Amino acid sequence: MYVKKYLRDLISAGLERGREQGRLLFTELPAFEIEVPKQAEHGDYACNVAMVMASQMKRPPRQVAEIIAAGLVTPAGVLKKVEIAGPGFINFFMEEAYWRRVLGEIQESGRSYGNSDMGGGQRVQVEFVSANPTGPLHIGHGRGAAFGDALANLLAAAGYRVEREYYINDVGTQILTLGRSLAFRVRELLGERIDFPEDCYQGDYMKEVAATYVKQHGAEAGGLTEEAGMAELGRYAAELIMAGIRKDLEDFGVFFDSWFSEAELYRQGLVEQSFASLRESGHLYEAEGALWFRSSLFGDEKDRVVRRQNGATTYFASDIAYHLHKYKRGYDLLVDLWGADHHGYVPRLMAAAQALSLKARLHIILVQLVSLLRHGVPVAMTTRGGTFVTLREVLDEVGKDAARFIFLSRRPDAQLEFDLEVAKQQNAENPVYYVQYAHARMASVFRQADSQGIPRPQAAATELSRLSLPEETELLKLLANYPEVVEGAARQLEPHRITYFLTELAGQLHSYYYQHRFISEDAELTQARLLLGEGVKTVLAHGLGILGVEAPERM
RNA sequence: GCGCCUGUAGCUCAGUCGGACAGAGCAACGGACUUCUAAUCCGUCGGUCGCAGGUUCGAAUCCUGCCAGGCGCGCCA
Repeated sequence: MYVKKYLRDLISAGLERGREQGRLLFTELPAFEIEVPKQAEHGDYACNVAMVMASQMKRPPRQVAEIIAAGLVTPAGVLKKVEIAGPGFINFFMEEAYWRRVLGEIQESGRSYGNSDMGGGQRVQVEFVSANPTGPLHIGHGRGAAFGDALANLLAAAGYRVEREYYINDVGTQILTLGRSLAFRVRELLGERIDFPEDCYQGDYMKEVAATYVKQHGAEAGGLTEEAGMAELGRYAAELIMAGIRKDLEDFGVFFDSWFSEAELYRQGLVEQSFASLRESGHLYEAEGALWFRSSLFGDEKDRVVRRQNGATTYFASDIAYHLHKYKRGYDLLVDLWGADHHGYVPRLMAAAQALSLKARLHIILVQLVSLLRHGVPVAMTTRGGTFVTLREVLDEVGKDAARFIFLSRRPDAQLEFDLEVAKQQNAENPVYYVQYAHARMASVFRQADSQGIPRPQAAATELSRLSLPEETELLKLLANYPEVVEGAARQLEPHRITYFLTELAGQLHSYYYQHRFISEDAELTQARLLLGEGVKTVLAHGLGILGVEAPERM
């Protein structure tokens, strides 16, 4: 149900009519808000339009509100009353019966209740994780993975055609370094004494890569000293590591539609193409033996090198080409998800986007870092020394659902504390089980109903007026507002709103469950309550689906 | 030094991009299982929204300046 939208139309029509009749004076429709008030006494919805208009009307807000309210044409069975309150709010109180309609709607839509066509089928690409293939994913990548995946689900629910993409940085010096690291580990494995260099990747996972390599190549594996072979070794290691990354992501419930290789940009000549495009518009220049992009023209603090003195292109050059390529693929909206440690890079990419006139479509979301705790004590995380906690370890220890739920219960721009001990506890301190339990509880009620031979409720044949308790109305309101919660979350690119909505809905259900029985001697009442329970279960499952968290039938 | 993010209850965090007396969970304390699952419920306690100014009918939210924490400031990726 789209109650806000309905009220907005009602008010807009009232304003127009008021203007035509000369009761209201304004030139264009003012921007106003309709919100759900915190206080129940303030109605189901409140509108601030009178306060917004007061100054141009040159009358007190409450007086303006009276005029507007008097001009509203309200059909029967929808609005119970309209009040002017406070500084000039127009408060709307809906008829109880109105909320009950939602149950029929949910039953009719089934699993798709909560989906909308807001996006109008526009194509959007969400690029996320995109971790370098030089080591396993750590917990920070996990947050990005959970967020990106949930965001993609959310946008899909809101009517966008979504594609998930992972960008693989498989070009450049880091691959050479990876190759060197592998060479050292292989020689070490074959008995050579190695003083392992500090600038190499030191994590233990490289020892595993080396072991696999030796197993495949046997004795020939020795004598890996030639610099020429390092690139090949690097590619070998990168491929093996990427396979591990894919596996971790799959076990985390994250599946990509495409894996885009940086090397592909060069194979297709896209980097040179993007240079040509920028050169055409006069935004490239040579200086000090290097090629520069005039990013300072577009808000960056200085110009940036795209091709170095030694002839090698920079990471930035790849990224320009990559985004030009995304643009050419015809997306209406591009979302890049980056770790917050890359935030200094935003202005220069946005500058490039602007130069290539795709800025309006590009959204860069920064996901803040995760600090890992155990029993409230920080866990040391240093990538170079190799003592970091991998996503795999977190998955094994706390499980997919708990990890995802925690990642998705924070705004992306706030740092997150992830306590392993809290996350793996299966108790009240862990809200994921609270929500899942609500779903499982309803499933249990339906099992019970089935075993007693009670028929599944049909909305059309149900006496909905039996749902007259205040607690029931509260649940109905939440269900009715859900589609607009989804739209709002999608519009703001904020999946955590779904998490909070679900926690509240689960709370209302638990409370209701404790006070009242779904199944009773009163067959008519039983049908009505089962229908309500079915609605709650459906919405819980839908929301959990967006988060990528299981909705269990039993726990 | 400059830039970005954050600062809300003892702890972890929401606060619908300016709205009506500031919200939730946990912790603490006190209660509720002969029930469709107690992984639950009910109640109590708890806040100068970092500090100081400003903008207006109205500020946790916007602006300015401080303070504190995190991150970033390469012809690295």
